[in-house]
Amino acid sequence: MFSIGQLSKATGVKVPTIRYYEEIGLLPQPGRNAGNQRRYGQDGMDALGFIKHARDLGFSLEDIKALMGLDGHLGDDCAEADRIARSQLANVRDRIRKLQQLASELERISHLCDGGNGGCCKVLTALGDHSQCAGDHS
Amino acid sequence: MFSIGQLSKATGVKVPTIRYYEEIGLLPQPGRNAGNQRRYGQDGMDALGFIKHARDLGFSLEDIKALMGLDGHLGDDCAEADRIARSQLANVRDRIRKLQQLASELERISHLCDGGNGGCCKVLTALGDHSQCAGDHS
DNA sequence: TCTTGATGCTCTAGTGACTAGAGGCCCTAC
DNA sequence: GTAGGGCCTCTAGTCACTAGAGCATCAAGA
Repeated sequence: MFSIGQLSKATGVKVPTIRYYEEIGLLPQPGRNAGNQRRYGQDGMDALGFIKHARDLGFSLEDIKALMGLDGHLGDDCAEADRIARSQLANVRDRIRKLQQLASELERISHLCDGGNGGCCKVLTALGDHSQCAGDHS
Repeated sequence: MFSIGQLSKATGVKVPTIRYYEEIGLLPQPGRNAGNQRRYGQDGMDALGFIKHARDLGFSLEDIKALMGLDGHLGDDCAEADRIARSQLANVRDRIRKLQQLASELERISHLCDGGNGGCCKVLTALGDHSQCAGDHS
């Protein structure tokens, strides 16, 4: 049996976050000891590990709820898990593409003023004027 | 003179968002007509355009506040604007790097189950087990 | 057994950057 | 004059936490 603090250390999820997950129904309510403190078993540890890993992979808590609801089921559920994972992948790829456009735009803007201070703040001008931009970020 | 709705259409910033920007002191309070409705001039349009573009580039409202406070000043302020832009660039590059790790991890997980349903939900297993991961995402 | 400091509990409120809705006022075109 | 759209303020909700208050409990050492 683990205390909430031990669980926190083991998984890298902060204590208030664990309580928050419980509050929103993502983690099942654990048992309590005589002093009303939470006591977790291996299943609690596994569930939190699953959540942590999925969060690190960028899944929303809503997605994770769906994925956890599916666990242990068969057939269609697997297709659903796959669908969620693929949609998350598409989402991530899209974010990468957008960020790459931003990076090149920011690079362009940064090069306008190379640290000196001779007649610059073209940085501010560039920020104010989208029409100067090459790509279609946003 | 523009109404808030016209400003919204012209800049692509939603009406409640414009009011929000005003509320937090990012946009100066505009004049009002006899019926207490906001009326903006070209300066308001320019300021909102600046904010919009900077937001699209991923700057936080806090950053934008700093950048706008600097505008029109000299010397050090330019260096400061440059510093903010560069730090934003570093930030964006870092996010790209992390997302690329996530994408490759998600690709790996997605390939575990190619839509079929024969003994799969290795997707769920993979999500639960970080030790299977190649890279050091998170 | 007592004490001390860490850890735990609940509850409320705050973060950033909006978004939604209620309930009412104003403006413009017909 | 009226209809409808736009505008006003205010409150509350979103997501995924984070911080703090004020108190209870636990484990280790004296």
